[in-house]
Amino acid sequence: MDMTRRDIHNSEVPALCRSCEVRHKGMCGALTPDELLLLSKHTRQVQHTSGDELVGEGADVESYDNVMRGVVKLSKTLEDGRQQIVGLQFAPDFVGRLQAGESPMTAEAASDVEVCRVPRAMLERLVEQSPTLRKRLLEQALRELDEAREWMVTLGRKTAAEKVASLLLLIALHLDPEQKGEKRLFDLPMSRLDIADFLGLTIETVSRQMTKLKADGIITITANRHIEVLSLTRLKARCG
Amino acid sequence: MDMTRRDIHNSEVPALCRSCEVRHKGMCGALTPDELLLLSKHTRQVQHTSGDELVGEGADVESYDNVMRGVVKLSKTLEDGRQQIVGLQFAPDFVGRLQAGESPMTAEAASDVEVCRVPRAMLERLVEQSPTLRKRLLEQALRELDEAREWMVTLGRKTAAEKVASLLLLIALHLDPEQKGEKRLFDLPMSRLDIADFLGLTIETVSRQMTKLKADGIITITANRHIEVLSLTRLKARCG
DNA sequence: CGCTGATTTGATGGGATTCAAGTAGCGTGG
DNA sequence: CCACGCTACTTGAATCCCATCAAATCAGCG
Repeated sequence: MDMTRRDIHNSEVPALCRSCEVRHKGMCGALTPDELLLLSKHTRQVQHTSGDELVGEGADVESYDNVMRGVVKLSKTLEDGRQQIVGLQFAPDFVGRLQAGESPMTAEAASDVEVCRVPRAMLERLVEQSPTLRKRLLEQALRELDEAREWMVTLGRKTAAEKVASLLLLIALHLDPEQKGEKRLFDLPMSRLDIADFLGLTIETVSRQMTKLKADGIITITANRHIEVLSLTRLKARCG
Repeated sequence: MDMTRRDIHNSEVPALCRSCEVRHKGMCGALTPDELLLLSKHTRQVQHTSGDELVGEGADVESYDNVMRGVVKLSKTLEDGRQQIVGLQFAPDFVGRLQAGESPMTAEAASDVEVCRVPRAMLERLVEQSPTLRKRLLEQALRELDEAREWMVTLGRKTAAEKVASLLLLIALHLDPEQKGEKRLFDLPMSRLDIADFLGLTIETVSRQMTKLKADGIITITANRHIEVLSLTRLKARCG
């Protein structure tokens, strides 16, 4: 883990990627100062508002993004319109399918999002040059694979109640890892429809299960999106 | 793709890994002759019969396997026993979670299986030394991630009928990529229970859907496991 | 305030599970 | 060779969870 840290010399880290320092997971954290300098000339900080599409399903991959702030959702759609969200990317995740001409899924801003955008050719050159970056990308791919498989269990084997509890737990733990104790306070970065599409449910079922969690005193809900988890332990107990 | 081929010199490929040549996907195909020679001293060809556990969920990772023949299933289990299969590995896939002390899931022989087993330390040293091997492993991780996400759509959004059709199609296309035309003939490498655990269904539902596909003239079933797909087109049309 | 889209709540129906028999395939041993 | 038992699979009936359809309520905003 820590060997990647050698590459980082704070004084030389461009402002663009400053937030990468925080957790050492973004691609910038895997580069040497020289590479970072090179990179900084070709990257653009891009703002997206909720709902913006970063890459379409089947579209040509022209650039890659590093999430700096906000949440990006990855989704796939069947011909008849049924949709499934297949991943959520939080800062400082890397977004984009390497080694593929076209994106196998849609990437869309789930909340307001800030990304560090790199042209495809540029990133691929860097990947060739930097073993540390390749290692970083392999790490993320493996972590995402673990997450995808964990979620397959949720999709295939959990009840609606367990699914909703599992998602709330996932978000509570991802969005603000610093909060301690039994309680968590956060805004859902996604609509009821997004939640339904993530869990393989309908919005009505999601709503009913949320209401049930509220009625049972495990969470409170205000203004639809604002969630307070009153007892992480009891929430975990409902995740199946 | 083809740049990996440079590493292969047929005359020097140890017998152990000969079948790797066929499709250029196994780890052996990513090594130089020197590395292959080194590897061959530390690998063992291991036979497993259907049902054998290669690695348990949560068990320490002591070695990695390269599937040479047969099918390995990856599964995860909830505390109360509900099980979900999260992946199938066909030859010449690599099995084992890199960069993790313990396996996040169970790996089990779904059919009789032959693997090329490498001690953990050995493989990790090779990974450090061989950029081509790292690249190969990144490729597989990305491909598995694509497959996992594709399957999430199936688990979350497809009906039981579509799920069963999707699995039959998956297996038909994986097991024998050489067969051409509209028909496919193969033996299911897994029981009805395995299929149910893969699709997030019960064995009864799987059975009913198979019967329906048979009644509709899309497949024939003999001896439970022996499947003939009569029309790939019509099968695809049922995949949702 | 009144419009609009998002969410909740209610009533109903259907698809998948559950529970329960029944059947087929297969090795064993009489 | 066939009875026997075993396991895997199939089939049937009842139940239940979640989807669907419909309506009400809420939140945000000009």
